[in-house]
Amino acid sequence: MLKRERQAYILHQVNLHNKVLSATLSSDIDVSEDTIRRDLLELSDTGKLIRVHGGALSHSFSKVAYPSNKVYGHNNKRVIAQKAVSMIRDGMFVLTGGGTTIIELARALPPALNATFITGSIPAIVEYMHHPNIDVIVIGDKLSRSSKITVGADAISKIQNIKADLFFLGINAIDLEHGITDNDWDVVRLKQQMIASSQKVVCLTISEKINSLQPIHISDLSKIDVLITELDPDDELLKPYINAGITVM
Amino acid sequence: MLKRERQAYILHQVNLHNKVLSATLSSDIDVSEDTIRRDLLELSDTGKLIRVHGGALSHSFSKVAYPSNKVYGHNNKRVIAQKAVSMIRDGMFVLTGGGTTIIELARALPPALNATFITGSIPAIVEYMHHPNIDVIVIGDKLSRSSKITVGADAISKIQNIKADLFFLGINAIDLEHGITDNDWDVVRLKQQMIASSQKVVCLTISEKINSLQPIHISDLSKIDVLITELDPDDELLKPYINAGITVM
DNA sequence: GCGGGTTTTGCACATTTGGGCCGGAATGTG
DNA sequence: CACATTCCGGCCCAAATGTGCAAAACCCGC
Repeated sequence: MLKRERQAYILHQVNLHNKVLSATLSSDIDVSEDTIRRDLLELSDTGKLIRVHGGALSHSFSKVAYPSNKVYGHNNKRVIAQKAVSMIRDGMFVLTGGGTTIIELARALPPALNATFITGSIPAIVEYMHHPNIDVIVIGDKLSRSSKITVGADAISKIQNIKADLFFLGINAIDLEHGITDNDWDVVRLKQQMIASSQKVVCLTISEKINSLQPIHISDLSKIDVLITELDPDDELLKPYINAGITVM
Repeated sequence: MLKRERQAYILHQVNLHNKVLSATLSSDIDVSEDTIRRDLLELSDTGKLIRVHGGALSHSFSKVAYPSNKVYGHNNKRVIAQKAVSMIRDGMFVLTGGGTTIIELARALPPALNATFITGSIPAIVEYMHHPNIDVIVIGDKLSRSSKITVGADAISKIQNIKADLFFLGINAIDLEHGITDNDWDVVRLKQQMIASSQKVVCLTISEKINSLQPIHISDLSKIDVLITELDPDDELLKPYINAGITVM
Protein backbone atom coordinates (compact mmCIF):
# COMPACT_ATOMS: atom_id res chain seq x y z
CA MET A 1 0.00 0.00 0.00
CA LEU A 2 1.33 3.39 -0.95
CA LYS A 3 2.13 5.94 1.70
CA ARG A 4 -0.36 8.52 0.45
CA GLU A 5 -3.02 5.91 0.18
CA ARG A 6 -2.40 4.83 3.73
CA GLN A 7 -2.54 8.38 5.01
CA ALA A 8 -5.77 8.97 3.16
CA TYR A 9 -7.22 5.90 4.83
CA ILE A 10 -6.10 7.11 8.24
CA LEU A 11 -7.64 10.50 7.64
CA HIS A 12 -10.85 8.92 6.52
CA GLN A 13 -10.99 6.81 9.65
CA VAL A 14 -10.30 9.82 11.84
CA ASN A 15 -13.01 11.89 10.25
CA LEU A 16 -15.39 8.96 10.54
CA HIS A 17 -14.89 7.85 14.11
CA ASN A 18 -13.37 11.04 15.50
CA LYS A 19 -10.56 8.99 16.97
CA VAL A 20 -8.09 6.32 15.93
CA LEU A 21 -5.70 4.12 17.87
CA SER A 22 -2.23 3.50 16.52
CA ALA A 23 -2.53 -0.17 17.39
CA THR A 24 -5.81 -0.58 15.53
CA LEU A 25 -4.51 1.16 12.44
CA SER A 26 -1.35 -0.85 12.54
CA SER A 27 -3.20 -4.15 12.49
CA ASP A 28 -5.81 -2.91 9.99
CA ILE A 29 -3.30 -1.77 7.43
CA ASP A 30 -0.72 -4.33 8.44
CA VAL A 31 2.28 -2.09 8.91
CA SER A 32 4.36 -1.48 12.02
CA GLU A 33 3.19 1.01 14.60
CA ASP A 34 6.29 3.05 13.86
CA THR A 35 5.04 3.69 10.37
CA ILE A 36 1.64 4.68 11.71
CA ARG A 37 3.32 7.01 14.14
CA ARG A 38 5.31 8.64 11.35
CA ASP A 39 2.14 9.01 9.29
CA LEU A 40 0.31 10.61 12.19
CA LEU A 41 3.27 12.93 12.65
CA GLU A 42 3.10 14.10 9.05
CA LEU A 43 -0.66 14.44 9.11
CA SER A 44 -0.59 16.47 12.30
CA ASP A 45 2.22 18.63 10.92
CA THR A 46 -0.03 19.57 8.04
CA GLY A 47 -2.90 20.12 10.46
CA LYS A 48 -5.09 17.28 9.22
CA LEU A 49 -5.55 15.76 12.67
CA ILE A 50 -4.50 16.06 16.29
CA ARG A 51 -2.02 13.62 17.68
CA VAL A 52 -2.50 12.25 21.19
CA HIS A 53 -0.87 9.57 23.22
CA GLY A 54 -1.94 6.26 21.72
CA GLY A 55 -3.46 7.53 18.50
CA ALA A 56 -5.06 10.66 17.09
CA LEU A 57 -8.25 12.71 17.21
CA SER A 58 -10.10 14.55 14.50
CA HIS A 59 -9.88 18.28 14.47
CA SER A 60 -13.60 18.80 14.87
CA PHE A 61 -13.62 16.52 17.86
CA SER A 62 -11.28 18.61 19.97
CA LYS A 63 -13.59 21.59 19.72
CA VAL A 64 -16.49 19.77 21.29
CA ALA A 65 -15.17 17.97 24.31
CA TYR A 66 -17.70 15.32 25.08
CA PRO A 67 -17.23 11.62 25.59
CA SER A 68 -17.19 9.27 22.63
CA ASN A 69 -19.96 6.85 23.64
CA LYS A 70 -22.58 9.27 22.40
CA VAL A 71 -24.73 6.90 20.40
CA TYR A 72 -26.36 4.20 22.42
CA GLY A 73 -25.41 0.82 21.08
CA HIS A 74 -22.73 2.31 18.89
CA ASN A 75 -19.89 0.28 20.30
CA ASN A 76 -22.00 -2.83 20.16
CA LYS A 77 -22.54 -2.24 16.50
CA ARG A 78 -18.83 -1.89 15.96
CA VAL A 79 -18.28 -5.27 17.57
CA ILE A 80 -20.92 -6.76 15.30
CA ALA A 81 -19.30 -5.12 12.29
CA GLN A 82 -15.93 -6.62 13.16
CA LYS A 83 -17.37 -10.10 13.33
CA ALA A 84 -19.20 -9.63 10.06
CA VAL A 85 -16.15 -8.29 8.24
CA SER A 86 -14.22 -11.41 9.13
CA MET A 87 -16.57 -13.43 6.93
CA ILE A 88 -15.76 -11.53 3.74
CA ARG A 89 -13.04 -12.90 1.47
CA ASP A 90 -11.31 -11.35 -1.50
CA GLY A 91 -13.31 -11.55 -4.69
CA MET A 92 -16.70 -12.10 -3.08
CA PHE A 93 -19.95 -10.55 -4.27
CA VAL A 94 -21.72 -9.16 -1.23
CA LEU A 95 -25.30 -7.94 -1.04
CA THR A 96 -26.15 -5.52 1.75
CA GLY A 97 -29.24 -3.69 2.86
CA GLY A 98 -29.36 -0.44 4.77
CA GLY A 99 -29.41 0.52 8.42
CA THR A 100 -26.86 1.76 10.89
CA THR A 101 -25.35 -1.65 11.52
CA ILE A 102 -24.55 -2.01 7.84
CA ILE A 103 -22.95 1.44 7.79
CA GLU A 104 -20.76 0.39 10.67
CA LEU A 105 -19.86 -2.72 8.71
CA ALA A 106 -18.90 -0.59 5.71
CA ARG A 107 -16.68 1.55 7.88
CA ALA A 108 -14.94 -1.46 9.35
CA LEU A 109 -13.90 -2.94 6.01
CA PRO A 110 -10.13 -3.40 5.90
CA PRO A 111 -8.48 -1.28 3.22
CA ALA A 112 -6.85 -4.27 1.56
CA LEU A 113 -10.15 -6.05 0.94
CA ASN A 114 -10.99 -6.58 -2.68
CA ALA A 115 -14.68 -7.32 -3.17
CA THR A 116 -17.84 -6.22 -4.97
CA PHE A 117 -20.68 -4.78 -2.93
CA ILE A 118 -24.21 -4.57 -4.27
CA THR A 119 -26.71 -2.34 -2.53
CA GLY A 120 -29.41 0.25 -2.87
CA SER A 121 -28.60 2.01 0.36
CA ILE A 122 -27.23 5.48 -0.33
CA PRO A 123 -25.38 5.89 2.99
CA ALA A 124 -23.76 2.49 2.47
CA ILE A 125 -22.73 3.42 -1.07
CA VAL A 126 -21.10 6.59 0.23
CA GLU A 127 -19.07 4.52 2.68
CA TYR A 128 -18.06 1.89 0.13
CA MET A 129 -17.02 4.65 -2.24
CA HIS A 130 -14.30 5.71 0.16
CA HIS A 131 -12.64 2.34 0.18
CA PRO A 132 -9.81 1.97 -2.29
CA ASN A 133 -10.39 -1.60 -3.49
CA ILE A 134 -14.12 -2.08 -3.44
CA ASP A 135 -16.34 -2.14 -6.50
CA VAL A 136 -19.87 -0.93 -6.01
CA ILE A 137 -22.97 -1.95 -7.93
CA VAL A 138 -25.85 0.42 -7.28
CA ILE A 139 -29.39 -0.95 -7.31
CA GLY A 140 -31.51 1.76 -8.90
CA ASP A 141 -35.16 2.66 -8.30
CA LYS A 142 -37.22 5.18 -6.39
CA LEU A 143 -35.45 6.34 -3.27
CA SER A 144 -37.37 5.76 -0.06
CA ARG A 145 -37.00 8.88 2.02
CA SER A 146 -37.31 7.20 5.39
CA SER A 147 -34.93 4.31 4.87
CA LYS A 148 -32.59 5.95 2.32
CA ILE A 149 -32.57 2.87 0.13
CA THR A 150 -34.02 2.33 -3.30
CA VAL A 151 -37.23 0.30 -3.33
CA GLY A 152 -39.63 -0.89 -5.99
CA ALA A 153 -40.18 -3.41 -8.75
CA ASP A 154 -37.10 -2.39 -10.70
CA ALA A 155 -34.86 -2.89 -7.72
CA ILE A 156 -36.34 -6.30 -7.05
CA SER A 157 -36.03 -7.47 -10.62
CA LYS A 158 -32.39 -6.38 -10.74
CA ILE A 159 -31.64 -8.34 -7.59
CA GLN A 160 -33.34 -11.35 -9.13
CA ASN A 161 -30.55 -11.48 -11.69
CA ILE A 162 -27.90 -11.69 -9.02
CA LYS A 163 -26.54 -14.63 -7.10
CA ALA A 164 -24.34 -13.15 -4.39
CA ASP A 165 -21.98 -15.03 -2.09
CA LEU A 166 -23.14 -13.24 1.03
CA PHE A 167 -26.05 -11.13 2.13
CA PHE A 168 -25.70 -9.00 5.23
CA LEU A 169 -29.11 -8.19 6.62
CA GLY A 170 -29.52 -5.66 9.39
CA ILE A 171 -32.70 -6.69 11.15
CA ASN A 172 -35.20 -4.90 13.37
CA ALA A 173 -36.77 -7.89 15.04
CA ILE A 174 -36.13 -11.60 15.29
CA ASP A 175 -38.11 -14.18 17.17
CA LEU A 176 -38.09 -17.96 17.38
CA GLU A 177 -41.67 -18.39 16.35
CA HIS A 178 -42.07 -15.72 13.64
CA GLY A 179 -38.54 -15.44 12.33
CA ILE A 180 -37.48 -12.05 11.00
CA THR A 181 -40.07 -9.32 10.91
CA ASP A 182 -40.09 -5.65 9.92
CA ASN A 183 -42.43 -2.71 9.55
CA ASP A 184 -42.02 -1.27 6.06
CA TRP A 185 -43.72 -3.12 3.25
CA ASP A 186 -41.42 -1.99 0.43
CA VAL A 187 -38.32 -2.78 2.41
CA VAL A 188 -39.64 -6.20 3.35
CA ARG A 189 -40.20 -7.15 -0.29
CA LEU A 190 -36.64 -6.07 -1.08
CA LYS A 191 -35.12 -8.03 1.77
CA GLN A 192 -37.03 -11.12 0.77
CA GLN A 193 -35.60 -10.95 -2.73
CA MET A 194 -32.11 -10.37 -1.37
CA ILE A 195 -32.42 -13.48 0.79
CA ALA A 196 -33.49 -15.46 -2.26
CA SER A 197 -30.55 -14.12 -4.29
CA SER A 198 -27.77 -15.08 -1.89
CA GLN A 199 -25.90 -18.25 -1.12
CA LYS A 200 -25.57 -17.33 2.51
CA VAL A 201 -27.69 -15.03 4.65
CA VAL A 202 -26.04 -13.31 7.59
CA CYS A 203 -28.24 -11.42 10.04
CA LEU A 204 -26.78 -8.59 12.08
CA THR A 205 -28.52 -7.22 15.13
CA ILE A 206 -27.91 -5.87 18.58
CA SER A 207 -29.06 -8.24 21.28
CA GLU A 208 -31.97 -6.12 22.46
CA LYS A 209 -33.82 -6.80 19.25
CA ILE A 210 -33.65 -10.53 19.82
CA ASN A 211 -37.01 -12.06 20.67
CA SER A 212 -38.93 -9.01 19.48
CA LEU A 213 -41.63 -8.75 16.88
CA GLN A 214 -42.69 -6.37 14.09
CA PRO A 215 -45.90 -6.42 12.06
CA ILE A 216 -44.66 -7.74 8.69
CA HIS A 217 -43.07 -11.15 8.19
CA ILE A 218 -39.84 -11.27 6.14
CA SER A 219 -38.62 -14.82 6.45
CA ASP A 220 -38.52 -17.65 8.91
CA LEU A 221 -35.39 -18.84 10.62
CA SER A 222 -34.71 -21.70 8.22
CA LYS A 223 -33.43 -19.28 5.56
CA ILE A 224 -30.88 -17.75 7.92
CA ASP A 225 -27.39 -19.18 7.94
CA VAL A 226 -25.57 -16.96 10.42
CA LEU A 227 -26.64 -14.66 13.24
CA ILE A 228 -24.22 -12.04 14.54
CA THR A 229 -24.77 -10.05 17.73
CA GLU A 230 -22.47 -8.24 20.10
CA LEU A 231 -22.85 -11.07 22.62
CA ASP A 232 -20.58 -14.01 23.13
CA PRO A 233 -21.74 -16.91 20.91
CA ASP A 234 -22.52 -19.12 23.91
CA ASP A 235 -24.70 -16.58 25.68
CA GLU A 236 -27.92 -18.04 27.11
CA LEU A 237 -30.06 -15.74 24.99
CA LEU A 238 -28.71 -17.26 21.79
CA LYS A 239 -29.01 -20.94 22.69
CA PRO A 240 -32.47 -21.39 21.10
CA TYR A 241 -31.17 -20.04 17.80
CA ILE A 242 -28.23 -22.40 17.79
CA ASN A 243 -30.67 -25.22 18.43
CA ALA A 244 -32.68 -24.00 15.46
CA GLY A 245 -29.63 -24.73 13.29
CA ILE A 246 -28.26 -21.22 12.92
CA THR A 247 -24.56 -20.52 13.21
CA VAL A 248 -24.09 -17.86 15.87
CA MET A 249 -21.02 -15.62 15.97
CA MET B 1 3.64 -0.50 -27.87
CA LEU B 2 3.76 3.17 -28.72
CA LYS B 3 4.51 5.77 -26.13
CA ARG B 4 1.21 7.51 -26.56
CA GLU B 5 -0.63 4.22 -26.41
CA ARG B 6 1.22 3.27 -23.26
CA GLN B 7 0.38 6.52 -21.55
CA ALA B 8 -3.26 6.13 -22.47
CA TYR B 9 -3.21 2.69 -20.89
CA ILE B 10 -1.62 4.04 -17.74
CA LEU B 11 -4.19 6.80 -17.51
CA HIS B 12 -6.97 4.32 -18.00
CA GLN B 13 -5.62 2.15 -15.20
CA VAL B 14 -5.32 5.12 -12.88
CA ASN B 15 -8.88 6.24 -13.49
CA LEU B 16 -10.10 2.70 -13.03
CA HIS B 17 -8.31 1.78 -9.83
CA ASN B 18 -7.38 5.17 -8.45
CA LYS B 19 -3.79 4.03 -8.07
CA VAL B 20 -1.07 2.32 -10.02
CA LEU B 21 2.27 0.85 -9.03
CA SER B 22 5.27 1.40 -11.25
CA ALA B 23 6.28 -2.23 -10.83
CA THR B 24 2.87 -3.55 -11.88
CA LEU B 25 2.73 -1.33 -14.93
CA SER B 26 6.25 -2.27 -15.89
CA SER B 27 5.47 -5.98 -15.92
CA ASP B 28 2.03 -5.44 -17.50
CA ILE B 29 3.30 -3.44 -20.43
CA ASP B 30 6.68 -5.13 -20.44
CA VAL B 31 8.91 -2.10 -20.47
CA SER B 32 11.51 -1.03 -17.94
CA GLU B 33 10.43 0.82 -14.84
CA ASP B 34 12.50 3.76 -16.02
CA THR B 35 10.18 4.19 -18.94
CA ILE B 36 7.15 3.97 -16.70
CA ARG B 37 8.66 6.54 -14.42
CA ARG B 38 9.27 8.89 -17.33
CA ASP B 39 5.69 8.39 -18.47
CA LEU B 40 4.35 9.14 -15.02
CA LEU B 41 6.53 12.24 -14.93
CA GLU B 42 5.04 13.53 -18.17
CA LEU B 43 1.50 12.68 -17.14
CA SER B 44 1.89 14.42 -13.82
CA ASP B 45 3.45 17.45 -15.51
CA THR B 46 0.32 17.79 -17.59
CA GLY B 47 -1.81 17.28 -14.49
CA LYS B 48 -3.34 13.98 -15.54
CA LEU B 49 -2.36 12.19 -12.35
CA ILE B 50 -0.45 12.59 -9.12
CA ARG B 51 2.91 10.98 -8.80
CA VAL B 52 3.89 9.38 -5.51
CA HIS B 53 6.76 7.22 -4.41
CA GLY B 54 6.13 3.78 -5.88
CA GLY B 55 3.53 4.72 -8.47
CA ALA B 56 0.78 7.28 -8.95
CA LEU B 57 -2.68 8.21 -7.72
CA SER B 58 -5.66 9.58 -9.57
CA HIS B 59 -6.61 13.17 -9.08
CA SER B 60 -9.98 12.34 -7.59
CA PHE B 61 -8.25 10.28 -4.96
CA SER B 62 -6.33 13.15 -3.46
CA LYS B 63 -9.43 15.29 -3.38
CA VAL B 64 -11.12 12.78 -1.12
CA ALA B 65 -8.05 12.66 1.04
CA TYR B 66 -7.35 16.34 1.30
CA PRO B 67 -10.63 18.14 0.89
CA SER B 68 -10.11 21.76 0.02
CA ASN B 69 -13.14 23.88 0.64
CA LYS B 70 -12.34 26.28 -2.13
CA VAL B 71 -13.71 24.37 -5.05
CA TYR B 72 -12.48 25.90 -8.22
CA GLY B 73 -14.82 28.66 -9.36
CA HIS B 74 -17.16 27.99 -6.48
CA ASN B 75 -18.92 31.32 -6.36
CA ASN B 76 -19.45 31.33 -10.07
CA LYS B 77 -21.07 27.94 -9.79
CA ARG B 78 -23.47 29.25 -7.21
CA VAL B 79 -24.57 31.97 -9.59
CA ILE B 80 -25.10 29.36 -12.28
CA ALA B 81 -27.09 27.20 -9.88
CA GLN B 82 -29.43 30.07 -9.07
CA LYS B 83 -30.22 30.66 -12.72
CA ALA B 84 -30.77 26.96 -13.32
CA VAL B 85 -33.08 26.55 -10.34
CA SER B 86 -35.37 29.25 -11.72
CA MET B 87 -36.22 26.97 -14.65
CA ILE B 88 -37.66 24.18 -12.53
CA ARG B 89 -41.43 24.11 -11.93
CA ASP B 90 -43.46 22.04 -9.52
CA GLY B 91 -44.19 18.54 -10.76
CA MET B 92 -41.38 18.38 -13.30
CA PHE B 93 -39.25 15.34 -14.00
CA VAL B 94 -35.64 16.44 -14.04
CA LEU B 95 -32.61 14.44 -15.23
CA THR B 96 -29.20 15.50 -13.94
CA GLY B 97 -25.68 14.23 -14.42
CA GLY B 98 -22.80 14.61 -12.00
CA GLY B 99 -20.14 17.23 -11.38
CA THR B 100 -19.66 20.05 -8.93
CA THR B 101 -21.98 22.42 -10.76
CA ILE B 102 -24.86 19.97 -10.42
CA ILE B 103 -24.16 19.59 -6.71
CA GLU B 104 -24.37 23.34 -6.35
CA LEU B 105 -27.67 23.23 -8.18
CA ALA B 106 -28.96 20.59 -5.79
CA ARG B 107 -28.03 22.74 -2.81
CA ALA B 108 -29.77 25.76 -4.26
CA LEU B 109 -33.15 24.07 -4.68
CA PRO B 110 -35.87 25.94 -2.76
CA PRO B 111 -37.39 23.82 0.02
CA ALA B 112 -40.91 24.31 -1.29
CA LEU B 113 -40.10 22.84 -4.68
CA ASN B 114 -41.98 19.66 -5.50
CA ALA B 115 -40.30 17.73 -8.28
CA THR B 116 -38.80 14.38 -9.24
CA PHE B 117 -35.07 14.14 -9.86
CA ILE B 118 -33.50 11.28 -11.77
CA THR B 119 -29.77 10.71 -11.56
CA GLY B 120 -26.95 8.23 -11.08
CA SER B 121 -24.65 10.68 -9.32
CA ILE B 122 -24.17 9.65 -5.70
CA PRO B 123 -23.16 13.11 -4.41
CA ALA B 124 -26.20 14.60 -6.14
CA ILE B 125 -28.50 11.96 -4.62
CA VAL B 126 -27.14 12.77 -1.18
CA GLU B 127 -28.03 16.43 -1.71
CA TYR B 128 -31.50 15.72 -3.09
CA MET B 129 -32.15 13.43 -0.13
CA HIS B 130 -31.91 16.39 2.22
CA HIS B 131 -34.74 18.21 0.52
CA PRO B 132 -38.18 17.68 2.01
CA ASN B 133 -40.31 17.65 -1.12
CA ILE B 134 -38.16 16.07 -3.76
CA ASP B 135 -38.60 12.54 -5.05
CA VAL B 136 -35.44 10.83 -6.22
CA ILE B 137 -35.12 8.08 -8.80
CA VAL B 138 -31.73 6.42 -8.64
CA ILE B 139 -30.20 5.09 -11.84
CA GLY B 140 -28.44 1.87 -10.88
CA ASP B 141 -25.34 0.24 -12.34
CA LYS B 142 -21.64 -0.09 -11.62
CA LEU B 143 -20.31 2.93 -9.77
CA SER B 144 -17.47 4.72 -11.53
CA ARG B 145 -14.89 5.55 -8.92
CA SER B 146 -13.52 8.63 -10.59
CA SER B 147 -16.78 10.35 -11.49
CA LYS B 148 -18.96 8.95 -8.65
CA ILE B 149 -21.83 8.24 -11.00
CA THR B 150 -23.24 4.94 -12.15
CA VAL B 151 -22.25 3.98 -15.69
CA GLY B 152 -22.93 1.04 -17.95
CA ALA B 153 -25.49 -0.61 -20.17
CA ASP B 154 -28.08 -0.98 -17.43
CA ALA B 155 -27.96 2.69 -16.62
CA ILE B 156 -28.34 3.62 -20.27
CA SER B 157 -31.24 1.27 -20.88
CA LYS B 158 -33.06 2.62 -17.83
CA ILE B 159 -32.66 6.16 -19.07
CA GLN B 160 -34.01 5.08 -22.45
CA ASN B 161 -37.36 4.40 -20.79
CA ILE B 162 -37.58 7.92 -19.47
CA LYS B 163 -38.78 11.11 -21.06
CA ALA B 164 -37.83 13.90 -18.67
CA ASP B 165 -38.92 17.53 -18.85
CA LEU B 166 -35.46 18.92 -18.24
CA PHE B 167 -31.89 17.68 -18.36
CA PHE B 168 -29.22 19.65 -16.55
CA LEU B 169 -25.84 18.82 -18.02
CA GLY B 170 -22.65 20.02 -16.37
CA ILE B 171 -20.12 20.20 -19.17
CA ASN B 172 -16.33 20.19 -19.36
CA ALA B 173 -15.88 21.75 -22.75
CA ILE B 174 -18.02 23.49 -25.33
CA ASP B 175 -16.98 24.87 -28.66
CA LEU B 176 -18.79 26.32 -31.67
CA GLU B 177 -17.37 23.86 -34.14
CA HIS B 178 -17.34 20.60 -32.13
CA GLY B 179 -20.21 21.17 -29.71
CA ILE B 180 -19.92 19.52 -26.30
CA THR B 181 -16.94 17.27 -25.70
CA ASP B 182 -15.64 15.28 -22.74
CA ASN B 183 -12.89 12.85 -21.79
CA ASP B 184 -14.48 9.75 -20.28
CA TRP B 185 -16.06 7.29 -22.65
CA ASP B 186 -18.57 5.76 -20.23
CA VAL B 187 -19.76 9.13 -19.05
CA VAL B 188 -20.10 10.36 -22.61
CA ARG B 189 -22.39 7.47 -23.56
CA LEU B 190 -24.53 8.22 -20.53
CA LYS B 191 -24.80 11.90 -21.28
CA GLN B 192 -25.75 11.17 -24.87
CA GLN B 193 -28.62 9.00 -23.72
CA MET B 194 -29.72 11.62 -21.22
CA ILE B 195 -29.82 14.20 -23.97
CA ALA B 196 -31.94 11.88 -26.09
CA SER B 197 -34.32 11.24 -23.18
CA SER B 198 -35.15 14.85 -22.38
CA GLN B 199 -37.48 17.44 -23.83
CA LYS B 200 -35.12 20.25 -23.01
CA VAL B 201 -31.35 20.19 -22.55
CA VAL B 202 -29.79 22.81 -20.30
CA CYS B 203 -26.00 23.08 -20.24
CA LEU B 204 -24.27 24.51 -17.19
CA THR B 205 -20.69 25.67 -17.30
CA ILE B 206 -18.35 28.29 -15.98
CA SER B 207 -17.27 30.68 -18.69
CA GLU B 208 -13.68 29.56 -18.84
CA LYS B 209 -14.73 26.25 -20.32
CA ILE B 210 -16.38 28.00 -23.22
CA ASN B 211 -14.52 27.53 -26.49
CA SER B 212 -12.46 24.64 -25.15
CA LEU B 213 -12.15 21.11 -26.45
CA GLN B 214 -11.91 17.57 -25.06
CA PRO B 215 -11.12 14.37 -26.95
CA ILE B 216 -14.56 12.72 -27.09
CA HIS B 217 -17.60 14.20 -28.82
CA ILE B 218 -20.90 14.18 -26.90
CA SER B 219 -23.29 16.19 -29.00
CA ASP B 220 -23.34 19.15 -31.32
CA LEU B 221 -24.91 22.46 -30.48
CA SER B 222 -28.20 21.79 -32.26
CA LYS B 223 -29.34 19.50 -29.43
CA ILE B 224 -28.80 22.14 -26.78
CA ASP B 225 -31.71 24.36 -25.81
CA VAL B 226 -30.27 26.52 -23.04
CA LEU B 227 -26.76 27.51 -21.99
CA ILE B 228 -26.17 28.88 -18.50
CA THR B 229 -22.94 30.53 -17.37
CA GLU B 230 -22.06 32.97 -14.63
CA LEU B 231 -21.78 35.75 -17.23
CA ASP B 232 -24.37 38.26 -18.24
CA PRO B 233 -26.43 36.85 -21.15
CA ASP B 234 -25.30 39.60 -23.50
CA ASP B 235 -21.61 39.12 -22.88
CA GLU B 236 -19.51 39.15 -26.05
CA LEU B 237 -18.24 35.63 -25.44
CA LEU B 238 -21.76 34.22 -25.67
CA LYS B 239 -22.90 36.01 -28.84
CA PRO B 240 -21.91 33.18 -31.21
CA TYR B 241 -23.98 30.71 -29.22
CA ILE B 242 -27.03 32.94 -29.33
CA ASN B 243 -26.58 33.19 -33.08
CA ALA B 244 -26.43 29.37 -33.18
CA GLY B 245 -29.98 29.36 -31.83
CA ILE B 246 -29.29 28.61 -28.18
CA THR B 247 -31.08 30.43 -25.37
CA VAL B 248 -28.43 31.94 -23.11
CA MET B 249 -29.14 32.80 -19.50
C1' DG C 1 17.33 4.70 -49.62
C1' DC C 2 20.57 7.09 -47.00
C1' DG C 3 23.02 10.11 -43.72
C1' DG C 4 22.23 13.32 -39.92
C1' DG C 5 19.50 14.77 -36.25
C1' DT C 6 16.00 13.87 -32.76
C1' DT C 7 13.34 10.89 -29.69
C1' DT C 8 12.86 6.99 -27.03
C1' DT C 9 14.54 3.38 -24.33
C1' DG C 10 17.47 0.64 -21.29
C1' DC C 11 21.36 0.46 -18.13
C1' DA C 12 24.70 1.76 -14.36
C1' DC C 13 25.41 4.68 -10.81
C1' DA C 14 24.75 7.63 -6.68
C1' DT C 15 20.99 9.43 -3.87
C1' DT C 16 16.66 9.60 -1.50
C1' DT C 17 12.68 7.62 0.51
C1' DG C 18 10.06 4.30 3.08
C1' DG C 19 9.52 1.32 6.60
C1' DG C 20 11.04 -2.16 10.19
C1' DC C 21 13.64 -2.71 14.50
C1' DC C 22 15.70 -1.50 18.88
C1' DG C 23 16.87 0.73 23.43
C1' DG C 24 16.11 4.38 26.40
C1' DA C 25 12.92 8.18 27.73
C1' DA C 26 8.32 9.76 28.54
C1' DT C 27 3.59 9.17 29.60
C1' DG C 28 -0.49 6.89 31.42
C1' DT C 29 -2.72 3.82 34.77
C1' DG C 30 -3.91 1.31 38.80
C1' DC D 1 5.18 4.29 43.03
C1' DA D 2 5.57 0.43 40.05
C1' DC D 3 4.28 -1.28 35.84
C1' DA D 4 2.74 -1.21 31.04
C1' DT D 5 2.31 1.33 26.90
C1' DT D 6 3.69 4.57 23.89
C1' DC D 7 6.99 7.71 21.98
C1' DC D 8 11.39 9.15 20.20
C1' DG D 9 15.70 9.03 17.78
C1' DG D 10 18.69 6.53 15.73
C1' DC D 11 20.26 2.79 12.58
C1' DC D 12 19.85 -0.14 8.66
C1' DC D 13 18.26 -2.30 4.46
C1' DA D 14 15.51 -2.60 0.46
C1' DA D 15 13.10 -0.33 -2.99
C1' DA D 16 12.25 3.73 -5.76
C1' DT D 17 14.24 7.70 -7.88
C1' DG D 18 17.20 11.00 -10.65
C1' DT D 19 20.99 11.43 -13.82
C1' DG D 20 24.14 10.76 -17.31
C1' DC D 21 25.12 8.02 -21.20
C1' DA D 22 24.93 5.05 -25.09
C1' DA D 23 22.33 2.11 -28.12
C1' DA D 24 18.29 1.73 -30.82
C1' DA D 25 14.41 3.47 -33.25
C1' DC D 26 12.41 6.97 -35.69
C1' DC D 27 11.89 11.02 -38.68
C1' DC D 28 12.96 13.71 -42.63
C1' DG D 29 14.86 16.14 -46.45
C1' DC D 30 17.53 15.16 -50.26
